[in-house]
Amino acid sequence: MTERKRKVDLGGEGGGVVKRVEVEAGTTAGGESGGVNPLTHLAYSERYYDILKGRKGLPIWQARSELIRMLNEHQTTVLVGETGSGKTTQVAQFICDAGFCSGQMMIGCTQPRRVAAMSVAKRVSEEMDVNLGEQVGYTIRFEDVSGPNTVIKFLTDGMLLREAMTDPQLSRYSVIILDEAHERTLATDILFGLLKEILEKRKDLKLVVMSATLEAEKFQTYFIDAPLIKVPGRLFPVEIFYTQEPERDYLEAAIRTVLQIHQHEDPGDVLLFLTGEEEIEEACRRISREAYDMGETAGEAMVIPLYSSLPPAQQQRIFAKAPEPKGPGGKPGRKIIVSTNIAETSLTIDGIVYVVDPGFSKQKVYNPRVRVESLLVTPISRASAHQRSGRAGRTRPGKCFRLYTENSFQKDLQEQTYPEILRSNLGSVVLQLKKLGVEDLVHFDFMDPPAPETLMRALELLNYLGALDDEGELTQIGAVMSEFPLDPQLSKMLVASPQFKCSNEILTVTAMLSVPNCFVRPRDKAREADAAKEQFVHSDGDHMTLLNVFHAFKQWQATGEEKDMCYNNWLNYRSLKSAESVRDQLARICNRLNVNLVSTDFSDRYYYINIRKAIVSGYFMQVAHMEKSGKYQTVKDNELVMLHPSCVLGNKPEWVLYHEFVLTSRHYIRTCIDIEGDWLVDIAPHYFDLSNFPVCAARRSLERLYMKRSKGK
DNA sequence: GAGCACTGC
Repeated sequence: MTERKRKVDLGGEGGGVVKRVEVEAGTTAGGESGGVNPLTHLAYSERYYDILKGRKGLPIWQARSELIRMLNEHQTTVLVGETGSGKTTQVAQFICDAGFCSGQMMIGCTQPRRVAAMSVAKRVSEEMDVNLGEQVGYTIRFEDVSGPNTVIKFLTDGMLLREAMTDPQLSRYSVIILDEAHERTLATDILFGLLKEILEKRKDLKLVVMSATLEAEKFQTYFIDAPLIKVPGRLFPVEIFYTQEPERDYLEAAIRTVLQIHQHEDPGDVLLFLTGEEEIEEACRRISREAYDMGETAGEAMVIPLYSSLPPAQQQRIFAKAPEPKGPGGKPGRKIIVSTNIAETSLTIDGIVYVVDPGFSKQKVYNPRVRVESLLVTPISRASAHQRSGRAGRTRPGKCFRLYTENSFQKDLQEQTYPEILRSNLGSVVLQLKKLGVEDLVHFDFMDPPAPETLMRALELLNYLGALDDEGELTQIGAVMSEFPLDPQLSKMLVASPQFKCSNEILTVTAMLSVPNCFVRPRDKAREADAAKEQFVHSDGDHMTLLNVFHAFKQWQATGEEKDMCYNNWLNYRSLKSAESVRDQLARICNRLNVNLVSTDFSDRYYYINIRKAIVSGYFMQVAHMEKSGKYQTVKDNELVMLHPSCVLGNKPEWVLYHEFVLTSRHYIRTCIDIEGDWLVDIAPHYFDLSNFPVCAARRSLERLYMKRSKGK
């Protein structure tokens, strides 16, 4: 192997010295046997005692009494526990046992992901010997499995934020636990600032911030000297190897390293981290082929791609057993999983012994100047590298091959990944904060304050949409918009749609725009997929095409053949199912807020015109104009763009409205409709006011339009 | 004439 050996004990790397906490006698939950469950008033089952034995062996168990003492003495406590410490399942139970959920008060524990909220709730209900959905429950979008007797509730961080909009003091909670705080999701970051304000007003509220990394010290400072409890994780040691020289081509190096492991290392599964689908499929093809060419000199390689857009059944393959030896006395086979970051945070795979880490991932970046979010292949952080290597030590000692130099690891990599709030368009965040009663955004206590320009862009957008007035105060329509789990442009178009007599249709379009692309188009079956899409194409543009697809889906549903029909027509069934749930949820919110659901008669010649105008009411800031050269230029920003090849508009209209600006090999506008200049002037006169408009062909076209109008008068 | 890291409401 080309790698220089360097042994680093993972437990020591970045983890610091672990503080051992003494066990206090007599604090075990429920006693040894024959106890009565205070939550159900029933005798504990045998299973309860079985599980309890295991719980007592978790590292976090040792910190039990210390945690409760800290909670009694301080409003906020920070707890660091690495993988395997047991914090996610145990901490809420400890706090409940200590009597923090008396009366109608609950403990809320947030998770960044739905699956985690569901599975942890299920586990904890078993550990506490209660029924899921009664004393222990969970709440995620589309699903509330909790009730009047619930004392511990697991919920996504986004869900708690939504709850805060109707209950600004979070008055039903006695304790809030923010788990996985090191991930710094947008929602967690907003909750930090919000909770800091709530804690001032509610001295009875307790907060526990749980993190897997030592960034915890930053949390301590932020929450003004909150005490810190450290709990060791339970990982086997992982040997770390670095390359001696930087690798010029990380994909090549990664494939080579995996093949060398396969040929020379002891049995054990391999996990390779790459950045995206295309790269992963390419690597899988090459690894399979070359491993096969090794013949008898190596065992069988079972190469499995893993990324989020794979259907769940294919994702399940990662849990398959490694192949048996090819023959008697042959080398055992191994699983080689080639994955995106999904295996770093969301999915854990047991049995991984070797991790190959080229050191890159795709990250979202936001450019406030052009108001565009895009994905860039970026070097990962040291925290991320640490997390990746840890994936090798879950079931036995492992090895991690980092395809960069140790010097680069120390000097080039950032300590932490930039939190999402610094990399995002903040339109909906600002709208939510306003609804949550945060008056002064500039002085809101962000743990990491976003760039002023990013906040300005968000305020400007919301002002143009009419959600904020010129003083930055939430308007009536802004308050309604904030109730929808949507981007401000989408919620504006939805809220405005009854005026255009098409809210039923806009509801569908909004749902379709909120879910992953429903068109399936494998590269080797592109022609067939394109032909299938043709049946749904509407000449007014992509939004109407999406409307047609959804209508077809509903018709297929009536005869129960929707799954097959999706497959036959190259449509993503999961996408359409989820558009359906989103639509139902949005319809419920519309009903609650008296947004009337109406339609124009289908035979009316204004049926589609009304829909397109409603879209303009939310997206008038995303319009491009055709120049003399035949190219499109975005309005006001004057960026030269091309219609994305997937766009159904063939006639090259003078004005197009786009849903997305994508920065890839070229500047594309994607998901477009044909619109008229007149509508822009009618629907958004404040934005198309020429006193504040750069010189360009679009301006000249608007000038002619205004001229014609004044003559007409 | 082409993508689509990952989540979440």
